[in-house]
Amino acid sequence: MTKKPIKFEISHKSGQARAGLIETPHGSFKTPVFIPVGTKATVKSLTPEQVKEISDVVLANTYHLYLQPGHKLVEKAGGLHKFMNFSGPIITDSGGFQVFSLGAAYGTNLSKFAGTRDVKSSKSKKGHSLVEIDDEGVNFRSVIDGSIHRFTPEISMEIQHSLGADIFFAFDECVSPQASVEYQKKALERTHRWAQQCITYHHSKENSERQALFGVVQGGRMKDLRVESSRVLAEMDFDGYGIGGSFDKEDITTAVEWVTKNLPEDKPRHLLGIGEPEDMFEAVEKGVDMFDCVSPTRIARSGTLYTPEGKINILNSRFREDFTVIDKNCSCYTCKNYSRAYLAHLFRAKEMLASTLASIHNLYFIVNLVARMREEILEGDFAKFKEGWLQVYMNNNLN
RNA sequence: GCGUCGGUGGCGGAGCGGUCAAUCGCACGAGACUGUAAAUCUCGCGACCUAUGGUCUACGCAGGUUCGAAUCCUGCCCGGCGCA
Repeated sequence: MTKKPIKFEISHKSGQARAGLIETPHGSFKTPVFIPVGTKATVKSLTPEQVKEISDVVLANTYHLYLQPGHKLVEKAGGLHKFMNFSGPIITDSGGFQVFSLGAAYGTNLSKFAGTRDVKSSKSKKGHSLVEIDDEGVNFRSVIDGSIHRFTPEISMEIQHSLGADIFFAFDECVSPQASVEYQKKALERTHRWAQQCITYHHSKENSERQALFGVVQGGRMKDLRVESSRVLAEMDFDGYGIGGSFDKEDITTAVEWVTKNLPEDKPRHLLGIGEPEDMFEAVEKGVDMFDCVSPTRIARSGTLYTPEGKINILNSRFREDFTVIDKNCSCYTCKNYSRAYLAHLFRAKEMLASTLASIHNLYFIVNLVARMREEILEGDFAKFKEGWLQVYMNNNLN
């Protein structure tokens, strides 16, 4: 019997919501948890010290690190932890999302959320896919230089072994919300087959004693597919589960529940790429333990900031002479030291510090919101907290 | 004083007889962003209106030529440069 790379303990449940702890070879973190994204081995605009102040964990990306600087180089550097100077737990995504973002979505404004906007091509970007999918794997055209690269489940495993994250994901296909039912079924079957290949490959290596592998549930917005996917993967020997694919913004709750109900209780569930407060409240309630999302850092860089009363765009003219802080109850570094007017100035002047201060605030806000959810599960009233918090956040988008 | 080049929307700068309310930047105003192609992208930006259309006022000022002028002519005002 091989040694388990991670340990997951649930200390308390409230309905389907769980509060727990995950121990990894690089330290532990509490769940539910929000995990900042550092795709290319850096959380954009932040130093590792700034990230550590806010979060115990980060998530990086296999495809992007494979392209640049190359997984072999990272391995030579002593692995991702050493290379990026982050000693806490690191997670890597498999490249499965890039099958979508660089495929069906490339050059368009298509998101994995269905029906939220008209899909159109961006004028300044080419609208054709950089991706070719077949039953055995995916050919990617590099976004950096156009060269062609092949990903298979085994290759994704191999790369992720080189990167050396504590937790990593099976290579899946994130399917477009616009795909036909026939296609979704075909893709799901393929993803399941790939999942088994990932396990087989991973378990044949000694890395399986220090790196945990999560399978990824797909199935889009179709109940039968989601249920099937979660049941099939639940039978496989994964250390935890990712929930991926596309959703309906309005109906994300039900889609998540179709899945969590069929996953093993004793393994962590990670809702991939979700991070808006309203979505996380719903998902935590349905038993999700982990989240990661680019949203807090991406929107921060263009001046959108979270407040308990909804998001604000600091570039709006009304903030030019607003000498109050972003959120008077926030204890992040940014709110402790800088005014809205100063941030507005930094953004208008296109100063780098603008991105840094905004990212610090947004990450702190989101990470601590999920941490607070955990507290409410442990010793409060999660449902009541959720209702009260969302009431203020959703109904008050003007500040 | 003479010569010469030029005066266009908040700024820079196109246009050089009709398709010009005027290319394009910037600035400004607003929006988007959910396993990062992203310090990015989209939209708006003379005024007014019975608004996927219409009316008016506009390209230094005043006249003129022409069916029609930001674009041609004359005078004036203002600026750069050169020569006295």
